Amino acid sequence: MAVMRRIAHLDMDAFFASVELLRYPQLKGLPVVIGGGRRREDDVLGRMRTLEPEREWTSADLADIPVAAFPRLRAYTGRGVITTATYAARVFGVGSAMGVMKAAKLCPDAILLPVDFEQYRHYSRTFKDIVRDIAPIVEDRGVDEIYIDFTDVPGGQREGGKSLARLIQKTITDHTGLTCSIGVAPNKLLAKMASELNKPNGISILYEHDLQRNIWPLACRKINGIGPKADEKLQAHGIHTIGDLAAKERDWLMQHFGKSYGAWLCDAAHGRDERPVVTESEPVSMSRETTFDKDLHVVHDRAALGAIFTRLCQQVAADLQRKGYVGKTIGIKLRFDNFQSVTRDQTIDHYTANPMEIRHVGGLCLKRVDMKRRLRLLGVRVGALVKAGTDEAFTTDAAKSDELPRESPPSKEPHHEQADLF
DNA sequence: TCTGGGGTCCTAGGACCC
DNA sequence: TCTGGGGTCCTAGGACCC
Repeated sequence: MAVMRRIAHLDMDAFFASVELLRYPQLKGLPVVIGGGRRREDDVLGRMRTLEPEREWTSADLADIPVAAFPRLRAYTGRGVITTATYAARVFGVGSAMGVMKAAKLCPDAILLPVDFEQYRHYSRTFKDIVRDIAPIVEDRGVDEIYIDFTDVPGGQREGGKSLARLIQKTITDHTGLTCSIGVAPNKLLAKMASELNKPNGISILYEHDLQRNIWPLACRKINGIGPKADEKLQAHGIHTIGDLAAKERDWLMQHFGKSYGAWLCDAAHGRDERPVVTESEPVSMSRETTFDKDLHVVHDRAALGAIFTRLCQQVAADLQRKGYVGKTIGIKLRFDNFQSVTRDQTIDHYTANPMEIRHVGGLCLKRVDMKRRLRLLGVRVGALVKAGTDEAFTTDAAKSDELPRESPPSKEPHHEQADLF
């Protein structure tokens, strides 16, 4: 029998929330959401020490904490969004990326837990290692998602990939107590959609000939790469399902959505996708950003802003150094109280991971912004990365050519005095 | 009820070079 | 004096994803 290209997409079910349930099994079956801001004071262990000081509460006692002691959505006041919700919480319409305050209206009694990335990264590494032991060609798609190339894995062709998917699913659950959903299809595009068809803890096998029956009835939004903007435009043209999209001429799509995106839309609707499963990639940029507890005024809150800016620069620099990268494009990002964002960046003539240098160049970028409104977010980014210690990392513009390094082009923008405060 | 943080990729215009 | 293309780099913004 001919070897078929079989690609799997694996998605951990309600990942962050499920990891929390391992620590707090008493919350199983209850609506729980992860998210909100920096609310460490809601730490349940701390609360128990106040409530029952006679007992020595340690991290070994997490499962003994009564449900009543957990913070509720109702009590939340700050900013922030929901990162993950348990299926019991999703019943109320609560979902990821939703503002916490909105979620509190929908389900005030849901339990709200702070995000603990340290813990999630640990389980992320664990489940990926398990998969790589079984099927080595794995592409990282974030903390809770991967693509796996089943094509040449022994047994990867059996039942279209179903038995291998079952093995991976069972091994992950046996080792971690977590469940996942897997879709197997001829390519990444269809595998991603397949993994959504049967959640949670499901497996979906898709063949090319299933396209019309299983994919075409789905909403265009289900295609990975069609977001809210593109969907709105499609809807305006009366295109609602993937089948509607497939019925459109390639030329028509290219005319209305651009040469590149239009052609891609056409291919996607017909289930065509040749992208390989990529096992390794280099980072392009690293950044740190923070949304303030309340909007800050550039003049009135300049001390606070300056301190936050310095800290962000130190964090990015530390990230770069820890991971062994240097970059030469340094930029800042601001978000105003009306949610409008601006970015400014500047490319310097050498690579760096130095916090003071990042702060200096970032400061120059900030001077180019007209601070007409209060700020809600400040971010720092370093791009054009190369590995530290390589030959390239030591090159400067002066070394690359015999010419003197060019002066940075004169800014077209006015110089804004307020930003000098940084 | 205002909307996190960390990324990638694309577009488009201008500078600059050949 | 006016008129070329092609290629690369830089910058700003935006769509999209997890």
